[in-house]
Amino acid sequence: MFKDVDEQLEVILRGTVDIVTKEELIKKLKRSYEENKPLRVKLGLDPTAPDIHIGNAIPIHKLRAFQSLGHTAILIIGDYTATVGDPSGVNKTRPMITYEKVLENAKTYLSQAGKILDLKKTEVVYNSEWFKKMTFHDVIQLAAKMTVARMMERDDFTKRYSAGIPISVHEFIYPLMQGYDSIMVKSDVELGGTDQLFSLLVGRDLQRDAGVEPQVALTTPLLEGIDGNKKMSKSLGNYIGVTETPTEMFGKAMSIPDNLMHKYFELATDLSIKEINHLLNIHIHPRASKVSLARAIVQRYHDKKDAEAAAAEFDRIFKEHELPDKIPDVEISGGELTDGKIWVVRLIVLCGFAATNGEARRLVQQGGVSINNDSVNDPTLNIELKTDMILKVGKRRFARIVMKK
RNA sequence: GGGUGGAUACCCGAGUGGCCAAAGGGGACAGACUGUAAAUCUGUUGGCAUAGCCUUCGGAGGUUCGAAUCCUCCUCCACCCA
Repeated sequence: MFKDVDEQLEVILRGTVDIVTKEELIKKLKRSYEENKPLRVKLGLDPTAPDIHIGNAIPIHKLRAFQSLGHTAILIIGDYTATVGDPSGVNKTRPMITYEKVLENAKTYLSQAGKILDLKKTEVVYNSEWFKKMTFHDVIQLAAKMTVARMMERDDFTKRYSAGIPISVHEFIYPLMQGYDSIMVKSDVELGGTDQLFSLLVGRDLQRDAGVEPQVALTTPLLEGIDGNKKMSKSLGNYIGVTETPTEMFGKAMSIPDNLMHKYFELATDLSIKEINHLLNIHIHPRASKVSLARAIVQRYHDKKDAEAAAAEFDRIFKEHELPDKIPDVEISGGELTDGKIWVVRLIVLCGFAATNGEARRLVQQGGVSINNDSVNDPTLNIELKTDMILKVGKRRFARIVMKK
């Protein structure tokens, strides 16, 4: 039923960073193979935001790989941990979010994770299931298993502490909660980003303490955001969401810096190493490589046809400077007009392309505005407004005007 | 409980009576260029139908012709000692 251990290892180890420990992993795989018993592979997701992006999708894809190999995927929806806020990889306390908000996010999370995993074969559990029942006494017992010194070994905390950035006590509880999850679901392997390593190791300690065999900790790289600088995250706005439209995905993928192409290829597409090396060949023009990359990303979450269409549209807008397929309509009410005319600056604001008149005025002065392909440079201009006029601001913002009585 | 240092625009951060709508950096936006929403370079970045006026430097008062800057009280934060 299972492939042999070496074959499995090849799939499992692709794109991983830490394996604690490789020997244990091999041992577990061997046993699973011999006894024909799937490994229990755990991934915890905290629904702190409504969207999954291609960065936090990386471990989900890894979980999917285990699933495809015949192992049991366990997806923990961290509805309780989410309200605490994971301190990993952040330099300040995460704002606490309400339980209602978490449950709302959890719904969209699950459907988005379903784009990657086979949910029918996935054990989905909410960690409120056990945390809700714990008493304060239980919490103290759990907290007693960790020392402050060990907690402070973490780089995240050390940095914050020495920089004088506050660390709340509840943040110390977080890794313990995550570790406790591992006991509850009896995991053999736990996945996570490299920033999760500490928490994954705490899980091992707690399991050992509870008298069960510790899980293997397996981490995947963190993906930089499309700005090429910081970790991809919702709050920094540098992400590609897995539910975004093909056009958006494609455009965002095209905006990553060249030097990140390799990493994106490896972590955000389904292409084989061989194909990737071929596409990044030095004789291939970097733009062509990036187009292939953008296509492959779109294809992973949509389909091939969507990817082609997105690529074609991108060329049309940015190479041929033509209009996109779909231009959003903006209704302008007749009351905005004086003698059938409207002040350009006002129009830009009404279309939502600038927050204030001053900003709109600047856009005009900088030559970023055109109407029906004629550029507008005079910020005092009044224009005669007609339905179907196309307003273009910057390189990629378009609106079709629709008059409303 | 005692002490010290803080709070400045989207973020970081300089500014200690007038030259302050407030340096510098980041981000964002626009333009040029082209290989693209890469890179690089340039510009813009409180509001106002803009040579002027209005509102902003944690909050409320006060001193002064004039306050981000000085004083009082308040709120919040960090650090040190216990």
